Amino acid sequence: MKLSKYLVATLKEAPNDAETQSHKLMIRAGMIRKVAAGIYNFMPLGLRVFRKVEKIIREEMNNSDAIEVMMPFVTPADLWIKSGRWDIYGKELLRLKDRADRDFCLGPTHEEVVTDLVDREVKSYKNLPLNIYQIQPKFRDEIRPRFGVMRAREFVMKDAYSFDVDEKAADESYSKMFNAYQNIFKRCGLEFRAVEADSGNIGGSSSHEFMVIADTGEDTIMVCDKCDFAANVETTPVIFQEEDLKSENHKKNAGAGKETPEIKIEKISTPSITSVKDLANFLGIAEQRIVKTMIVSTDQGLEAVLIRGDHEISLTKYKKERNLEFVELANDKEIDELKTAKGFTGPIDLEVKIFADNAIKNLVSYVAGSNEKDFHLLNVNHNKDFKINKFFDVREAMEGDRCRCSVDALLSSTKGIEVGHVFKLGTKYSEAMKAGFTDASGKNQNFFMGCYGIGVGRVVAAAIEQNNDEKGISLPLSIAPFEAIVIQADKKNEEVLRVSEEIYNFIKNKGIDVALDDRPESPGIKFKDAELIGIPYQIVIGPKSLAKDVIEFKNRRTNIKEEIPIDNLNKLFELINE
RNA sequence: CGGGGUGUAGCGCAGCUGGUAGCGCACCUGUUUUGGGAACAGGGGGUCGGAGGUUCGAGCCCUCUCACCCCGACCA
Repeated sequence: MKLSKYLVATLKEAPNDAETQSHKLMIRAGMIRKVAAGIYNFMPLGLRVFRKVEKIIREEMNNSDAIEVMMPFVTPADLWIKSGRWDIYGKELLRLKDRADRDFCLGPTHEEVVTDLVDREVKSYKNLPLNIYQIQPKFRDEIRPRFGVMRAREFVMKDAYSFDVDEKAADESYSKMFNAYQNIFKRCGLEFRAVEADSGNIGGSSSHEFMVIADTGEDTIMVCDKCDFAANVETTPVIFQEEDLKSENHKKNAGAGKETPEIKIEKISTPSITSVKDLANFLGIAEQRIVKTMIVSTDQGLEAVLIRGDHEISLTKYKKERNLEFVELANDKEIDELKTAKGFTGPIDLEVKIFADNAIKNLVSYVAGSNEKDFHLLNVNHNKDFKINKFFDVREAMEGDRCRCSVDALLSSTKGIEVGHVFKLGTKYSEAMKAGFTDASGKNQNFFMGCYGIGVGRVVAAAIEQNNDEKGISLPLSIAPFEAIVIQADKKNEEVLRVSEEIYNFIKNKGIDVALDDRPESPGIKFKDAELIGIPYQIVIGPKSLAKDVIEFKNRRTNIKEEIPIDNLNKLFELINE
């Protein structure tokens, strides 16, 4: 590609609405441009990287016996009604009507369409297993799109769906995909980790997320220092630790209740103090002595959850344990319905079901809200003052928590970007949609399914997030927009023009994805652009080096320059393939 | 959706107490430059997000509205 005929849309300055490095750099490098919130143009250079990632994905999928199809982006409501998700998907599903007022939606994922497709075409166990995939746009009307194409509303996803005769066969399909994903992310040169995860909206029994390790990641992953356990913080089990109760913090309770549950409740004035932190300071006690009462809104109505002051609730665990379709923290209006006061909510006389985290079980004489504005209660005790329906593990794991593998194994946390997710779906969709096949004994069976997604644009963004420096993007060879660039360091010198073109053609004919920077710009601009865009190798041709009968070869990452004699150009390929 | 914020040239921004809409980069023309984002001279580009209002006069004040960004809950 000759850059004089290309659209190089690099910018000196990043727009101020970009936060993360990858977002800033993708805009500066002219890879993407925003069209609307969470909706982007992929520019020529960005598309090059995108296509390379796509190619790797496609190759690995095909190697795993997955078959490519293309399903529609606009999908009819009846399929969604059949699976039951038309009602539960919520606002993220962008719904529209056609001219005859029929309901459609933009596909956020394709379980419905693919289940319907396979059900129509596959009648016999003899045609299974089957794995169908596509690389195609999705639309999810995210509440808050951000970080450029990292979390876009319209994005391209590789989504695959496996169909099997039983659970065992489905497990095999799952591990096949798991391996394919490892290969894909390895080939993209990413530092990543597969972690145990929640299956969320998609549903199913088990799942893993593929996380690219990056400080700006939106997910927190917990990793054990002794075993190979790694999981999303949302689902990381917390091993209940009795010794917490005997800790110094627990005893540091001046102003709060005593250890004996007999002591009477005391109501104290805590004007405008609504946070655990402020309350702990105000009372001069540890946060561990405070129990916060969180109101959640669910498909079963409002419920309360008690969490120790220094802990955070995991709605994911809550949803799973309670077997809910839907859960979120209650809004102010819902809290008002409960005759309580936001920031002062407590468990006593609360007219909803009350659940509690395991850490509350052995806690005695703690501080809780009074359900009256500006007042809290000291010396509150469950069983005596109110009833708890059930205790379970509902808090988020924290750094320093114990791993399930051994007593002295500790968890630490890292941030990650979720680039892929694999799910075991079981018969969730095939049952709902009555999709199945005839088994060897002539009986009808539902398909055992799995689904597997990769956000293609997100892989691009995550790769850039992980591979950049002060000069710009520094992508690995496998997904760089070009593998190498020939730079004319002089725009008039006839010999420079001629030799650079020859060398460019020579390299190109060797199958290297190379660009020729023949733009009438000063050398400085060309160097800066090549580095910003993230091209791994620069081949510089200018009067200086030609005078010595050499060309210059420079590695973007190591910054190491080498001079290569013009009569030994094959050396170039040794260096490129290193 | 709740909370916070921003909309002025393609990008980054300034614009005071209401009184002729500006700067840097980018762009166009010319000359000189040419190995790390060149210099000079000249030039083009704006419904000041939109609508309404107050005023002799609004980028600035008021009302409404739209868009976008940030923090929270969701996800590839």
